[in-house]
Formats: sequence, structure tokens, C-alpha cells
Amino acid sequence: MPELPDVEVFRRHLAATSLHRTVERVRVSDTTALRETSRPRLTRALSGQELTRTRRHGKHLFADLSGEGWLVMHFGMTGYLQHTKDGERPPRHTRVLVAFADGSSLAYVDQRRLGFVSLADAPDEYAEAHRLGPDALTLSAADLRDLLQHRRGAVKSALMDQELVAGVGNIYSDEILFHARIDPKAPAAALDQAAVRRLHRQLMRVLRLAADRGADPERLPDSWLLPHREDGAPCPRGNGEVRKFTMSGRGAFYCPACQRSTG
DNA sequence: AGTACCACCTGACGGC
DNA sequence: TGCCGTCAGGTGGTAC
Repeated sequence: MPELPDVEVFRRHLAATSLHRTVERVRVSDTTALRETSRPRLTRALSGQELTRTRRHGKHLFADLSGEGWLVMHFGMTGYLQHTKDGERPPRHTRVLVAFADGSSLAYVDQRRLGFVSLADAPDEYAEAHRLGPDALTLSAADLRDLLQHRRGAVKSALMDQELVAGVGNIYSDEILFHARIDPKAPAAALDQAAVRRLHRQLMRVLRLAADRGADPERLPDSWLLPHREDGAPCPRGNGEVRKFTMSGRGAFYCPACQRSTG
């Protein structure tokens, strides 16, 4: 599930429900969910603190612990956050539960356990240490052109490389390329200025709109590729059929009739 | 530098 | 109904 729009939805959820409440206790029900930290360290870092503000960098979510470092969360393929009120039971597969003094709590849930919870001194430092590229929504068109120009290989692979640009995954790379009418297999460096401009415009539009719609496929326009990710499905733009192929070991979809731009 | 493939996990789904 | 292979929006390692 979680690419940039999903994580942005989690960020807003956290900000709307869980700021400025004293952490009373932390329950780690699965220590393998922790990365670069331990149960005692996480508990000590959180207990008695408040979450004072949030930040998102690509698919990583950060929460400031009242100036005493930052909580870091990554959501793998199945992770999400759920705030529960006093007396409500946290969801199944909750790995870390942050319980507040007012009785409510914030659950980090991850069925497949491919995500993690960690601690960091600061988001920017963390991003640099873990070799994350700039957050996708901070890129200018010129930035994007520079990144792609020095890149060999397909444009879809480039978009999905977190070291190059942080936040775009398999689903949204397909979606962005569909709207920009660019062939996902096109060499990144071969895109002309007009194509890069379209790519940048759609990158911004698709990611923002998806986040504003709660990253909920049900609420995304039917004119998008997302509801039509099936080999042979009619192209939502009315040109030919959606095709599935494999790239970087992932199932990728595009409309060969619409997405002819290769340079 | 890129890519292909496997691994890490758990669950849902389709075919038989 | 039950078993089995396949696939799933994540990343990281290895071998080419």
C-alpha cells in the first residue's frame, strides 16, 4: 500500500489525532518491527514525551519527540497507523502501540512485517544517512531533468529508485507515466524537455491529488490507470488496451497506444 | 551503474 | 472443501 500519498495520509492522521498528548507507555509486541533500536531504547525515548510535529520524506514518516529526537516509521507493503480512542481495541497485527495518558493510543500496524519503527536525531540527517533522494514533492522541473539526464536505464526504474527520488513506488510510477504519456521503458536520459515537463507536472498532480483523496482507490478518478490495472483492460482514455509487463521484478501496467513518448 | 533474481513475511485468490 | 501455486503498492543483498 504505502507510497508517498499513503504515507502523507498517515502523517495527517497522526497530526490530527496524536500530537501534544503525553506518552504513558509503549507496547512493542514484535521486536522485529524495530530497526536500529531496541525495546528499552524506544520505550525510554518515548515515555513521558509528546509528539510535537510531523514530517514526511518520501515513504518515511517522522514524529518529533518534544525535541528529544524523532520517531521514524516506514510502512513496507502493508503498514498503516491507527489512532484508537480510550477503550477501543487496536487493530490486529499491531506491532507497536503508543499509549497516551488520556487513554487513547496510536497503533503502528503491519501485517506482513516488511516495515519498521526506528529512532533518529533529525529527519534530514536520517534521510542522508540512509541515502534517500529528495522528496518527490520538493522537486522542480529542472531538478527532475538533471536527475534523469544522468541516469541510464528506463524512466520507470528511475522514478522508483528511492536514492534518486524518494516517495514513488510501483503503482504511482505507472500512474504518473500514464498521465504524462511516456513509455515506462523509455530511457530516462532520452526524454526531451517537453516530456520531462509533462512528467514533472503529472508527478506533482497525481501525488497531491491521491493524498487529498485519502490515497483511497475508491475515491480516485475512473480516468486514472489505477482502477484498470489488468492485462487487456480497456484504456481509461479510450485508446487501445492496458498491457502488463514485468520490470524490476514488479508487475507494471501501461497503455501502449497512449504512452508512445520515448524521447 | 543497472538489472534480474531471491529473500524477507503473511494472506488472498484462482485453478484443480 | 482443501491444497497449491501465484501474486501483492516495500527494501536489501548478490551475482552478472
